[in-house]
Amino acid sequence: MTESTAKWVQSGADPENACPVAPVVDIVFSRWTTPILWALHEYGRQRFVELERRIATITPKVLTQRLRQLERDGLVVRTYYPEVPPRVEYEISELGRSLAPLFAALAEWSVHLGEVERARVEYDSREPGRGR
Amino acid sequence: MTESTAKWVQSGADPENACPVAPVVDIVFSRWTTPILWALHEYGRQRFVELERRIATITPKVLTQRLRQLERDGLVVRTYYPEVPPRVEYEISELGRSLAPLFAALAEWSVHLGEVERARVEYDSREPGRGR
DNA sequence: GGTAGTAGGTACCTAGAGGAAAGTAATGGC
DNA sequence: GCCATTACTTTCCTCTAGGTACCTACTACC
Repeated sequence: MTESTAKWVQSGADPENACPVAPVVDIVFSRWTTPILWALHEYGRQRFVELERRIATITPKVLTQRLRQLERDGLVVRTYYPEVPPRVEYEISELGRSLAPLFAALAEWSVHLGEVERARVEYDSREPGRGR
Repeated sequence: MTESTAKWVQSGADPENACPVAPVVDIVFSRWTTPILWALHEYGRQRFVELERRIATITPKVLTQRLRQLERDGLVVRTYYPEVPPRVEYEISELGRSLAPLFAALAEWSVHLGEVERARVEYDSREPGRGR
């Protein structure tokens, strides 16, 4: 995935669909990245355990994986303090902050969630006996 | 996923993170939905095989699954013509079209893909021997 | 000596998403 | 009679993301 994403970035033509937003989705909306970025955006610079507690259902293994990925992509900055009990702090990078309008657009669209819910209810009610 | 999403929509408080954009991500950016919506947005109303050929690497089974999901969520409209060889046409619904600014924001952000690539190269080069 | 606390790493395992391939109904064309 | 076409469905299989549980180093504190 990392490899193929790199290819898309370079060639601009991915094999799957020629959909220009796919690489962005790959980077920003892979699993767990949204809550992590949101937590860092909302509550600022914080330590590993704080993130762990805030997200609650994430396991330390996966949190580490996602943070490494976000750090590699330049969206998050990790600072290590080699103290007595080790301390690490994470914060959003400037590149990460450039995602703000994107997240704002997402938040705005959430006004349509009610319509989605209504569509689902209606779909489920007329379900048995459609054209096939 | 469907069930828990419904809960979030109703309660407004998901167990995972209290991140308000999570339900939207769940609906709009689950796997394959981006290329499908993009294809329908770019090339308009089209048939199953057209979508299949356009996306190329998707299997019919998965394409059917995703289209059903998008139809249920009210983002796509399916029209069935009970003809001799059956014909089905898909198009974006009005609700689906309301995603346009969101996709525009995504496309805009893709100008930062170069920075991501640079961050990755740098991370991979300084890799061995960081603070841990 | 035992325990707590931080920030993970590691080994093992499972569930579920997704892929491959074949089947299906209905009919027109050769 | 046989093949092609459409829009799937079904069965089987694989693969990997993610979960569980335990381990690590280092020191302070009791």
